[in-house]
Amino acid sequence: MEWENQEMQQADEYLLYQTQNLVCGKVMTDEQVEQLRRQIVAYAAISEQLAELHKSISVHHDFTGIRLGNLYRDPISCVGHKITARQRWTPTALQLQILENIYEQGTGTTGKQKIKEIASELAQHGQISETNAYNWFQNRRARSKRKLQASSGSGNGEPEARSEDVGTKDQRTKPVSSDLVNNIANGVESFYFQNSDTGIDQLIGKVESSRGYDSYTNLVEQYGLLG
Amino acid sequence: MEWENQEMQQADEYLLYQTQNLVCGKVMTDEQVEQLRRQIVAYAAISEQLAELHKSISVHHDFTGIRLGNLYRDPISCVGHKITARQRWTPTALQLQILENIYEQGTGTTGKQKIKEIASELAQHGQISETNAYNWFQNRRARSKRKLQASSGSGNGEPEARSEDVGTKDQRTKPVSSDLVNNIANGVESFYFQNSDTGIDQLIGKVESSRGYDSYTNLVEQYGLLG
DNA sequence: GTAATATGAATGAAGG
DNA sequence: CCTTCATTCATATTAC
Repeated sequence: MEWENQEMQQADEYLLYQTQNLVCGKVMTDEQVEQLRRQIVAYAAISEQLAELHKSISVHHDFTGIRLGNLYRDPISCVGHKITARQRWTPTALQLQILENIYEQGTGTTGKQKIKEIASELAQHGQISETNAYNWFQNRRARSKRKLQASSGSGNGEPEARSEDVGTKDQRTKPVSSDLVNNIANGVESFYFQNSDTGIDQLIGKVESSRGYDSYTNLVEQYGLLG
Repeated sequence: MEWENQEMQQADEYLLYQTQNLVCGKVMTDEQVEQLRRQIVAYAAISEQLAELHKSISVHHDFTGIRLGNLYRDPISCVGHKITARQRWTPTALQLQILENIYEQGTGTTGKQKIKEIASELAQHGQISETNAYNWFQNRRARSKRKLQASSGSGNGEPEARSEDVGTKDQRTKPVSSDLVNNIANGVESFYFQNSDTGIDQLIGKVESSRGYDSYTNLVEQYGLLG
């Protein structure tokens, strides 16, 4: 009901879109916005959870004098200590990110040589074999395709929640302590640098043109997140 | 700085409105883009650093058997995975009966065509998609098989572990009851879920210079310095 | 409430 | 490439 004058606002939005697009605005597709949104929220969540975890653990340890930046350069993975309990390979977060990026660029990832390259690149971020990479792309393609098929197939095909469950449990906005995340975000602004030429596209990962590396892109690249 | 529920819901509606009605894309000012950039980079860096920090810490702790793999998994990259999780299909009683019947007859329930038929038949008795049917048979087969294995493996009525633990070798993780770490992964997920409807505007507008540093934020500052 | 279980779905891998 | 399996994840439900 807040948006009963929907159409007006829509028009406004459109005007805004046009204006800003022409002048100074960046236009993002809804998909891009969605992706960005998810990314931010996810990082926020991870940050918060890890922070909490660390906080609780650090009570029992003295980290005085430990340099956090370079002590543990090992890529994030469950490999390397006894956490390892799985036989099946699972991509680390970094690896996954890279894989997704490569996949999105859609280049011929099927080539054997290409796989080799990718695998060796990914090996820097954790345990991986060429077969793993190969399988990943294979599955990714197949499942992406299947999902597409399924969604286009029928109008009623979309699985929905049980009719009984709908609308009964709506209180999913549980109070999450966002203060910590806020502080984190604020405290780290020194991570940020000021090259405004870097487009938003780079953040989303659809970069085609690689420009000069500034600190920011270096950072992004270093963490293998989006570039 | 706390997000009020009301605000969040409001943001939800707004985002919904935008997503559904704004066809042409979302416009962001340069400033907003800028801020987004900061936030993503900051979160990315923090997430990574914290993850590594935690990993190193966990060496000194005995987390035996706790699988942390998913903790480090970027929810973003789990495309189509968790996002749809909250609308899980459940067969109606009638559907279930039919499914069981078909399964018992044991005939080629596997064919893709067969699945299609079954699904369309079941659709007369309630919501269902082909994928649902497919999964059902998949799970039914697997679990039936596993149960069979378990019962044949040991002649005694030994109390078994969780049904899913049966039949695997030892490197498995035992269900650890109450550990902080145990819930981290879930926590991340649910955070992500519960907040995935939060509007991006809120995220953008969230960065303000509130320096309410808690003890932990010192860490963050260290990161900042290292950057 | 907490722990155990049931179960839909995701996913790495194998077979064709 | 496709299908299928084995395992794992996440959550709803149930039992205590």
